[in-house]
Amino acid sequence: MRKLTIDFETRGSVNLKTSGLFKYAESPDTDIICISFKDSNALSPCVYYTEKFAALLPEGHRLPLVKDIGLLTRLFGLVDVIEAHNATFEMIMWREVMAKRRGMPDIPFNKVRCSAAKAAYYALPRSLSDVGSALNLNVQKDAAGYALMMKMCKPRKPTLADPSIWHEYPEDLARLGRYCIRDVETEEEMSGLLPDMPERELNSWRMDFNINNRGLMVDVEGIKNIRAKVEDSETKLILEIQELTKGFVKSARQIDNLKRWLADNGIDVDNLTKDTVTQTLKKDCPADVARVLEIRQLLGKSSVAKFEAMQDYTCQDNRMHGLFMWHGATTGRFSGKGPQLQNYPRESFKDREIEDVLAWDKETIEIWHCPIMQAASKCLRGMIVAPENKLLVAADFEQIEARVLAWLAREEKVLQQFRDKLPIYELAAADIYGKPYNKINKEERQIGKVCTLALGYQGWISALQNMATAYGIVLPSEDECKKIMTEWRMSRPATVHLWKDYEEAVMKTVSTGQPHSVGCIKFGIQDGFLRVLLPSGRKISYYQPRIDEVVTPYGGEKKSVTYMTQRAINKAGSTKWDRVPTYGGKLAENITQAVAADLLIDALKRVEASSKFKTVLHVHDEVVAEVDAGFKDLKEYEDLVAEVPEWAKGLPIAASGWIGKRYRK
DNA sequence: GGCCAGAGCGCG
DNA sequence: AAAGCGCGCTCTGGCC
Repeated sequence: MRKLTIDFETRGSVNLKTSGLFKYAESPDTDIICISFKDSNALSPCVYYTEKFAALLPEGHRLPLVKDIGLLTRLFGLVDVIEAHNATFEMIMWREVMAKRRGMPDIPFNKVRCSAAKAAYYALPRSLSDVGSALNLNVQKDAAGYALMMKMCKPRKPTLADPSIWHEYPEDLARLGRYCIRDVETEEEMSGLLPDMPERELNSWRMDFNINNRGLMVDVEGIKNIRAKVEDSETKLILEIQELTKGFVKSARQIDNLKRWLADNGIDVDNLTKDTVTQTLKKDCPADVARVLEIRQLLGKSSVAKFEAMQDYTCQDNRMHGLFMWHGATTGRFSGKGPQLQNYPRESFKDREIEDVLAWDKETIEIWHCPIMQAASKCLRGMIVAPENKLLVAADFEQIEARVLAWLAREEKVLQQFRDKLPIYELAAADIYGKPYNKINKEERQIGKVCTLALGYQGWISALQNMATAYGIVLPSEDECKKIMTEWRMSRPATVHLWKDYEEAVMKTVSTGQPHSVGCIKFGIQDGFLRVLLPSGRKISYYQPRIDEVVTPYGGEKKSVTYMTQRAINKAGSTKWDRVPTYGGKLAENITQAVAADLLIDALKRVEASSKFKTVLHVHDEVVAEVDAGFKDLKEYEDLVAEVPEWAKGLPIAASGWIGKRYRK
């Protein structure tokens, strides 16, 4: 198999991070500086500079230069595979800069492979430098070259001495070419160490590319309209907080100052989370303190920033592109980019109410709906719209994780409840309180719901408490919680058993190197990974598994399987390549999430394959598509999404949705 | 001004 | 005996 590995160095004034690849690529001042490539039939890599930059190169530079872009385009035709790290970047940059502007032929999509997607598929870090060190590569990423690239890829501040906008000194251009070549070598070596991705996964990656490429229509005018109404209130609220605190607190997000001011006014709090603020406001606090906390609630919302993020991401076609990343999580779930469609506030207005907010002035909105900051938050989903002559159609899987877990565990009683379409939260409460489910009151149902959400993966009392807090539910005493949890576990013996079975099977697999099965799940060791064969045929991976003595959360010591992973070390996205332990409940969670991701991917593929619907958005258990205006058969779409795949026989799936002009929950 | 970490937001 | 987990983004403040 002949393979071409490619890597581009580019520059442009659009912020790639906040505006995304598609907006970066379509910007007129974005350009490709150079392209390095390595043909597997050739001994060494080459670099090609686009016209302008080739002319700037110093005399007598020592790069293996290629003067004719025709050579590269001929190679596109000759090779079997064209690989890049984050190949979407190379694909889109080539299309915008080389194909559209320079009339070059497109890169043949069916030959393209992404080595970053491959690394992610094997649960390794996605970034080239991180995966390089994780795999101990011979050729590693060039840190000084990276720093230079970061300087050259964006506009510099012009000075009197040097008024140029771009950093493009001849020596640095030559140095950038060497960096680019080094990257291609690293990529080739890294990719060579990992087996090819199976065809099914390759197709999932291609589908992700197509959905990202299609994008999602934004109500650009609507966002401007709402931002104008919000900005005024935002400024006033900030001024008010400054006045109330006599200038000590300058914004609602100055946590330390805010805590100190509250303490000076007789209110001590550990933190200023939404829940703490709500609880504190329920207590008896002075009027000015209460007002400051109210303002914190209103300004603490993340929605305003999201409007801006949407504007930043919207391209000339009024659509946001590149919002999803296939296999963003080690379980195979997608993750989100830019405005992060995966975490829009659930509370959302429907089409009619959005039209009110857009048409009315602030005062009228506050009379008929709610405070403007809150109203804006409820409009966030609705700023995603169908284009003219189209509608959005959506379907959500109902309680997908609870169903998958019951299916994996063969918890027949629960499976039957799902098949009979019975109220499962009432039934969980019935098990806990030992009475018929039609005698369950509202509070008891809430407990049933929290148990269903919190306890399936070996969660203990703290899991129950955290989940209850998240849903604003007041729990009984700790002793009572323990009783509830015990009753829940006793009513689900197969689930409790599943945790133990997974843990034992993984311990045996890792210690002997021999495969072990639990139900429809197989564990095995392959290429230095612990691999979990899912019923769909997909595998998830854990790198360098071994058995270690680890300290449990309650201080005990225990032999556990540990593995290497990119571990989150804070909430800002910093990660560390680190060894972490796993246990039965966590394995049950990972596998459940992975199976649910497979169900979503299969549903996405069916929707993509249909002639009527085109997927534009998906969120773990939800598929939203564009359809011609006039479409009325919601059930047809729900059935398409809820179809049970061949590999998931007996798994009770249900999906329900809506049709509308604007996105909503 | 860029980088990093902590606190906080939100979702499934 | 006892373990929820999986993501990404913003703002602030300290450091270089």
